[in-house]
Formats: sequence, C-alpha cells, structure tokens
Amino acid sequence: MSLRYAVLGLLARRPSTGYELTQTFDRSLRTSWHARHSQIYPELAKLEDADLVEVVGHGARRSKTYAITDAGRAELRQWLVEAEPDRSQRSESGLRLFLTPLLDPADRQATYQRDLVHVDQELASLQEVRAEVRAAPEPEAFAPQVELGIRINTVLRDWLREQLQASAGGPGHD
Amino acid sequence: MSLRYAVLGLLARRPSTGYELTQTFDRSLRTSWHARHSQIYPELAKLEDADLVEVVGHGARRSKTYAITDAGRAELRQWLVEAEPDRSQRSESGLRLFLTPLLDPADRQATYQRDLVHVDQELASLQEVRAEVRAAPEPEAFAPQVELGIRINTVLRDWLREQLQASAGGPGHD
DNA sequence: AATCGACCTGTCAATACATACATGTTCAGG
DNA sequence: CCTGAACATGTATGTATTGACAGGTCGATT
Repeated sequence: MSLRYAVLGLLARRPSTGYELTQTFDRSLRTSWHARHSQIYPELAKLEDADLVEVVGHGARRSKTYAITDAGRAELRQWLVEAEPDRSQRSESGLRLFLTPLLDPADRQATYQRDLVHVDQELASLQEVRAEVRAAPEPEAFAPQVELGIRINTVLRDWLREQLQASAGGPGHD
Repeated sequence: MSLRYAVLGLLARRPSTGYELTQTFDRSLRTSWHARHSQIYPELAKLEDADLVEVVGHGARRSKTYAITDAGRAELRQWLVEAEPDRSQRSESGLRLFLTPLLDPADRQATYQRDLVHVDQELASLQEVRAEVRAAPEPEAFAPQVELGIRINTVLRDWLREQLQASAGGPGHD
C-alpha cells in the first residue's frame, strides 16, 4: 500500500499532474520509494475512484492536475500516525554492500570505488538542494529531511574511504 | 534478480538449508533485501536447476542443505563486479520519514518518538553483533558492514533526537 | 502415549511492479 | 512546412512478492 500513500503524500504538498509526480518519484523518492509512471497513472485513477484525490484542472497535452481531498488527507494522516510501520527494505545497493566482503581485495576495492563516485554525486546534489532551501524566503518544512540525507551520505562516504584506505596497503600488508 | 544473488551470496558464506536462509533474511537482510520463505524455497529450486547451487546433505525433518557451486560463485562475482547497480530503493520507513513534515507538530513528534524507540533497539542489537564479532578468534570479514550499520543508525538516532528537541519548545515557542 | 511448540518445506491465488508497447501534443529550429 | 525532442498519458504482458494455506517432523513435557 506504500505507493498509494507516497502519491497521496506528494499531492498533499501541492497539486500535480501524473507527469510531475513521476519526476518527483525519480528525483526525490528514488531513495525511499521508487515507482514508474506505469504504476503512477493507474494508482491516480484508483485514488480518484476512492475520492481520495480529485482532478482540479486540465492543462496542455491532455494533462490533468490532481489534488488531494479532505478524505485523502485523513487517510494519509491515519496511515502515517496509526499504522504500524513495515521496517523491511529493498535496496539492491544495500545488498551489494552486504555481500562485498565475499569478493577478493581487488574486486572489492573496485566496487567500493564505484560506490564512492555515486555517493559523491548524491552528496553534491543534496547540498545543492540544501542551498536552495536555505535561500528560500519562508522556512521549509522539509529542510531537516534534506539534512538527514546529507548526514547519511556523509557517513557512507567516510566509510567507503576508510575501506579503500584499509585495503590500499594490500591484502597481506603486514 | 536481486533475490537470486541474495540467496547465492548467503550460500557463498556457508552452506545452509532453506529454513536457515529464511532466518538470515529476517535477521540480517531485512534492512537490505527482504524476502519470505515462500520466495526462498522456489528460488533455491530454480538455482539448483541452473546448477548454481547443489544439495550437499539431508538433515532432520526433510531438510536439505544447499551449497553454492563454482558456477554459482562465478555468477555472483559477475553480478557484484560487472552489473550496473540499480540504486533505487523501497523503504516504507524512508517514505514515512520523507512525509512526516506534513503532520501537525503533535503527530510529528509521536512518529519521531516511535522511530527513536525502534532505532535504539536496532542499535542495541547491532552493538551486540559487534561485540560477538570482536570476540571471535579470527578476524571477521563482515565487521566493517556491522560498523556501517551502527554509524547510520547513530546518525538517525541523533537526528530524531534533534527533531524531538526542536519541536519540544512548541510550535510557536518564540 | 499424548500433546505442544518449534522445526522445515512446500504451493497457490492475488497483488505489486518492471518493461515494453502505444499514442497523441507542443514547441523550437531549420 | 518539416522534424526531433521533450511533454504527457495511458495499456499489456510477464515477473516478483505477499499472505494464506497445507502438511509432515522431531523433541520435550506431562
């Protein structure tokens, strides 16, 4: 049911078209709940059927702008506050990190290096977002979430650097 | 395809029965790649068909012990080193954290509090694992991974504490 | 000897999700 | 006027995953 609440949550921030939602899933939600447009459009239709969202406008290229309804807000709040969270996760990157010790030192170093490049990019993009948020006239409610993303990626970056340094001396360094 | 490599990876660490794999998925892989036994048993059968794993023993209660084959090891290495990682993730907890700013301060505090309890438990259990790893006679290849888990959960714990303190003064505290 | 709980392996039906297919629209540049 | 790229929305087919069902096994306790 997470997809449903992800969509509801994004529409609670601002009314959007399916296309805009798809972009937000790609940009902001890819690290927490990934979804493709082929899932988003049918989900919007289901949510509309259930009166949790409604079409509030038609734009160019047949686009429809959806907004969350009061019922939708209530449903979202209920899920966030009252439903027991499912703490399980699916992260291919996490799985790879978990299994990396199985590789021999050269392969291991190569994969850590690849991850480090990615984390650096991630950090750069999050720092840009933070700068934008700080430059905004009004305080942004999502600023702490951006900060958390930066902190987690920083920990990851430092850990990857340590692993690379530790094996840099060679497997039988002593 | 991640499930396949998760199973292969666990069998690369040591031969196991389906039941043992299920337990490991629950204990260690729940935060990176979650799977139920109803997926694991059929996957083992498929892997055996493909000669990537083999049955190396029969135990009590009809249990079969599987081990990874040389072909399986090659397949696993190839995936870890050469396949382009899919960086997208699915984490209900992450989604909840992302959406929490939508809640009013009282609800928000309640959910952060709930998360804090969980993170504390997670940390305690990871610190136990670390202690075991340190007490082991031989150096444990997976020790850095445990350390990373501790660091990430520590960052999360500190961040949650900050959020709780920030809103403790009340929404219009100044 | 009966019973209970943990052990252990499977299957099935329904839902979630990915990939590919399919179609039409607006705008900018040549 | 033509063309290509980005915009925008959908559907179809196959695979992945869940939750429920199902049944057999072993050991300990009574």
